[in-house]
Amino acid sequence: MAHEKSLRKTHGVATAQDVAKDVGVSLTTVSRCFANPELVSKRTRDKIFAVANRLGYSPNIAARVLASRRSNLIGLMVDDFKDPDNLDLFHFVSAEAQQRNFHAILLNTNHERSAIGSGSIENSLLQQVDGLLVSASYLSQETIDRCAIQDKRVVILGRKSGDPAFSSVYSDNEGGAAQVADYFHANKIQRPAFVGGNAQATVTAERRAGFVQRVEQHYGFQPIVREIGANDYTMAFNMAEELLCLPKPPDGYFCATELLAVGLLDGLQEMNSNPERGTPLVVGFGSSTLSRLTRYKLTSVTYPIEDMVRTATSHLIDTIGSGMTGPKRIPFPCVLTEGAPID
Amino acid sequence: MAHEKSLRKTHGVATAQDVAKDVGVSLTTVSRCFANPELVSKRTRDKIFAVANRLGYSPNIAARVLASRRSNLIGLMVDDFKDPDNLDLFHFVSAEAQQRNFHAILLNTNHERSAIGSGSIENSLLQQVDGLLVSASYLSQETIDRCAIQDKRVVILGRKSGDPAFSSVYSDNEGGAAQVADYFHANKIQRPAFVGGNAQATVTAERRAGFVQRVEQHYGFQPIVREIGANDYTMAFNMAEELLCLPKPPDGYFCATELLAVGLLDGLQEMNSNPERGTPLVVGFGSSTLSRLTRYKLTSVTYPIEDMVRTATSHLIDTIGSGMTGPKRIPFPCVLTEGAPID
DNA sequence: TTAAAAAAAGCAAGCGTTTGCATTTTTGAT
DNA sequence: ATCAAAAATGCAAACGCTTGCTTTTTTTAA
Repeated sequence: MAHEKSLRKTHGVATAQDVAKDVGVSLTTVSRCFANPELVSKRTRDKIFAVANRLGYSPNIAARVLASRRSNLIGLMVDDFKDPDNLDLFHFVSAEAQQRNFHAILLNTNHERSAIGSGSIENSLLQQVDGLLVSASYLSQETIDRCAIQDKRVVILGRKSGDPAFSSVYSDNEGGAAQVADYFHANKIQRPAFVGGNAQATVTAERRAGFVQRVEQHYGFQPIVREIGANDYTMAFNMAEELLCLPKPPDGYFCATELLAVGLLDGLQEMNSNPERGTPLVVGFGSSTLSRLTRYKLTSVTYPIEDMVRTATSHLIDTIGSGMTGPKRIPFPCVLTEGAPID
Repeated sequence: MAHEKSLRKTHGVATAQDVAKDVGVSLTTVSRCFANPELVSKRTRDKIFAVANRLGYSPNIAARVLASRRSNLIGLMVDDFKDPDNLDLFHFVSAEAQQRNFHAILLNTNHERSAIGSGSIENSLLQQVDGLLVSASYLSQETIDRCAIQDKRVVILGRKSGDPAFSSVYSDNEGGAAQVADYFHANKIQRPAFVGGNAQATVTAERRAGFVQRVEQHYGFQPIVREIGANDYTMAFNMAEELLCLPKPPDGYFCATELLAVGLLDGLQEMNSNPERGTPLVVGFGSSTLSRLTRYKLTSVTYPIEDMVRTATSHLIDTIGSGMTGPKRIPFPCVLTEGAPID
């Protein structure tokens, strides 16, 4: 029948078409009104927004993504959901992304569940993303490569990019660690020790290296080095016992993360039956919110994590928009902060 | 020219069409092979997967969503990104969702940035989601309603649903809190106190109510009640001083969350110059991973958070798939756990 | 064998946008 | 008033998949 056309969808959400018809403009104009408002005259724009509002219209993302080939989605790859540091990370990424009209999603690297053919949801999601922020610290180069395969923008966060094609934003771990050695030396520490998590992680390696080298320089010998395998409170806690039972226990501990520092501190305190020897110095590394959850005014090497994350995110989004402005390496300095007050 | 058709896209990702052509089947079959494998014969299926694999094909989500009107996305609404509890939450939701081939995204409720017409990205995202898990504990009923507007499935997590149309999964806060009063009474506590965060939050209210009522029952008087406004470590820490300076300071504290308990404990410890009086009892409420980051073996009312979250997620996804099986209320019991050992 | 039922595969019409290009309207300068 | 340039709008072809329905193939039962 001729009038079939006038049948309106009774259910479902309003589409741009609905708005267009109601206002009396073309679908195109409505579309532009939301995607490139500056291309439509103020008069029409106002009318369109008014109607859109009344009809409860808002653009269908799927359709938009399909048509424009841009998802305005960036993925944050981390290797452990549960690491408290990653919470901050995700939060800052989200915040910055939101300001640039992007949205961030979390991608876990652990799941090597490629069994199900190439159909895994992770895989598809990866394909949808406009760019990738890779923060996994002990991620194989191979994995990183795989990310860039679809000529997707990627920015490495937290370690110098190995591949010259990728930008990276990272902190000066060696430098920061060296400062700790200086600090120990200045404070008359006799037997410095290093406690790290996963020895494979580049951050651990860098922090160890920077520390060990500077210690040798100051002391002429190597510090005690322990790597407990993971960034884990309990393991650090237990490490305290082992170290205290050494014939000559250390009197200065440099922990590769704040979580380790807190764990170790708690462990030391638990053990310490003769407090008259004075508490050993414990120094951490990081800027997690963790410090806000404990009573220790931890001395710690810090770096401007929020700045770094926002810079990385921002840079990523920039390179997505424009035609790749050549990869950059953006280092951030570390500073040793004594007993940072809570909050 | 007649042979134009054979021109292949030189750039970009392989599409289902490409795979179909290569294998020699129809586009439809390829599509089904990924969406409903059971509908295609094993022979063809294998061939298709092989080719898909070789070509690096994986379905374009945007297209799929557009065509099927299902995003396989669920949103988790929380009111504070940074709350450590919400980290767990998101993690469990993600895990469960992933098992059901869904993906979870985080939606923040704080941002009342509707200024920008109806075009905000949050708004659009909300529209894309197949269902919503609402965990914001002090969320207005109005906001919740707005969520359900597009006949979207929603499950309330953490408090009894006010609206009979929504399912909810929650813990028995009153009951748990009452157990604390029992515990205090059994342990000869003389002056019980309650320390809560945001008084508006339903969880706070319920825990307070359950505790106060049972205390009255046992003691014949009301406990001291303090609400510090937010679930914040530092504020709890400081509250310790205020309470200790009372003419008759409490000797048993029930804190509405674990974070508060830890903060208060630290604060008490900091203050406590005459330890011979014995340490007061501090009891928390919750099951966050927080307890794994501190040395306290906190006595605390716990509930099976992982179970709860997975149940909620699962239930949500179920109701998305099928035609709504009538809203349910799924309560979980709380139990008081004495000095839970660290992990 | 053969017919009916079940399984597998294909057709084609969407899904709701974006966007290059063409067309119309407005503006501004003569 | 006149015309070119700029601004605003419209047209229609994608974008890559899903799905109701139809057609073909295979299986099952008689």
